[in-house]
Amino acid sequence: MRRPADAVFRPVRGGNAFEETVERILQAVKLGIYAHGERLPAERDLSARLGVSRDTLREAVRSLQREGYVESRRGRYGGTFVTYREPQPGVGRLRRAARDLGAGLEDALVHRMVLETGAAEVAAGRVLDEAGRAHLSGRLADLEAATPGEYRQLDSRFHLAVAELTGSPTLVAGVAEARMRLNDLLNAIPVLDRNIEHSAAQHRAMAQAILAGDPEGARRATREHLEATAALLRAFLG
Amino acid sequence: MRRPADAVFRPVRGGNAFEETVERILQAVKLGIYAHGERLPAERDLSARLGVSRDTLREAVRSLQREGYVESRRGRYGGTFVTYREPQPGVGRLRRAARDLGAGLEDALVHRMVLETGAAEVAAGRVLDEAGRAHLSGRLADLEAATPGEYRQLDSRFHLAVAELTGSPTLVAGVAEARMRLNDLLNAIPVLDRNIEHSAAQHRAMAQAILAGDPEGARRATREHLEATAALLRAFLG
DNA sequence: GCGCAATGGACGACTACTCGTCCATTGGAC
DNA sequence: GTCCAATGGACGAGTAGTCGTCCATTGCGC
Repeated sequence: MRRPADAVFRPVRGGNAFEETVERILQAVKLGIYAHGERLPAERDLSARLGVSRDTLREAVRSLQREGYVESRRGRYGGTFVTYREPQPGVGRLRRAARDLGAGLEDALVHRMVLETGAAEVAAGRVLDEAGRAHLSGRLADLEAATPGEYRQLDSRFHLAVAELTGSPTLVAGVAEARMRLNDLLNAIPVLDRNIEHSAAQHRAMAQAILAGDPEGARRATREHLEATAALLRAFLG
Repeated sequence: MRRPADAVFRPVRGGNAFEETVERILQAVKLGIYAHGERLPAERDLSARLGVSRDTLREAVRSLQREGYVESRRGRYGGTFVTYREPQPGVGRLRRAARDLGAGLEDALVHRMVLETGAAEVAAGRVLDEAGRAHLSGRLADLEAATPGEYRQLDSRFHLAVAELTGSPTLVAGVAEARMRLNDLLNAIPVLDRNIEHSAAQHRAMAQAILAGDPEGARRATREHLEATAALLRAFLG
């Protein structure tokens, strides 16, 4: 009999503790949750949050240092600081990223579509407090003022802000996960002015529908936005 | 600044390898992926799929044996067999399950709603092969013929079948995860004839829309079905 | 200028997990 | 009746990860 067993009996761990820790910090850095120059949480704090020993966390940080993502300074008011900058787009990079994903590309696109349209709909259906509304508007404003070099990260921040408004930690984690899987691909696409203007209009439509409490509209705007991005991606890959 | 960092810096591991392994097998058993009397994959096979050593897997199986979920027999054509049966509903069980979930209840309900409505919509938008169509129809037929004692498991199987039709392993895993979080709660609700008839009509509507290639209809039918279940749950909790 | 508190850096003892290997049991095939 | 292949069962050596503890560095407050 056909069974969903493959999905349930998938590997319990995505790698060893060290690798998973690297992956998580990379997620926070690449998605722009911590911007260039900002300080990550202290080792003792971060290792506790990630549920990993400080040794393992430090090994992960050292690895990220070697690869130029962060740098650490000792002493009070020291810490680990983000040095990563978004890479320049390039077709070679795009093909490599697509090859790495392989058959997982469709999976990732579908996963993102389901989570983000669902999150937008849920967010629009909730009564939002002033802080939440300001947060969403703020991320939208950041995005509209973005330079090309920081565009992708602020785009991620905006989409994450939508997920945050659902109040569901699981959804936020899922959206972050889905975006991360596509991140290398998206970073490889040239950021053209025409596309940015197009995206900007879609982002405004999303925010407007969410703030107006229009779930159907929020879902539609989000779907259109993600479909446009996916089409752009396919065009560059085709 | 407000950050989605809590979602990204959540614990890397849900527990030790042993606990996670127990959890996964429990998921397969409680969701009815392996029914009463069926044989689980052999230890060598299962440990490889779960990415865990055979020792750890065996420790997990032994633990499940002690709690009466499975039993093992040696020799060729031996193996580990499911002995679990769905528990009887009960209000005490319900309250305990709700307390265990705590603030995670809303999160779990939202997560399930987003994933399952999204999965139904995606499934309806795909061209399904004959095997897929037969699979969905088969799970629906199983459910219509179910006795009260096996109802919840066959219900889970039907919902998982919908997710499988999306072709996205990530979605299947997510749906299984979301259902598992609510499973103890759902099992504690008495299965009344009226509710079953109501659910049956909704399940038929879902399957029909998916097989007819009607994404909007599939989404709507799924949302109505899940909202009804959630309302029932809240009624018993209130 | 001194001290303090918060940070990154390092290490040894301990524990959980893995890996390879072998044993014990069983029922069907011949 | 014998053999065999597939299964669960067990164990010792090796490795990855944790925990507690201490050290080194740094800049602000007094």
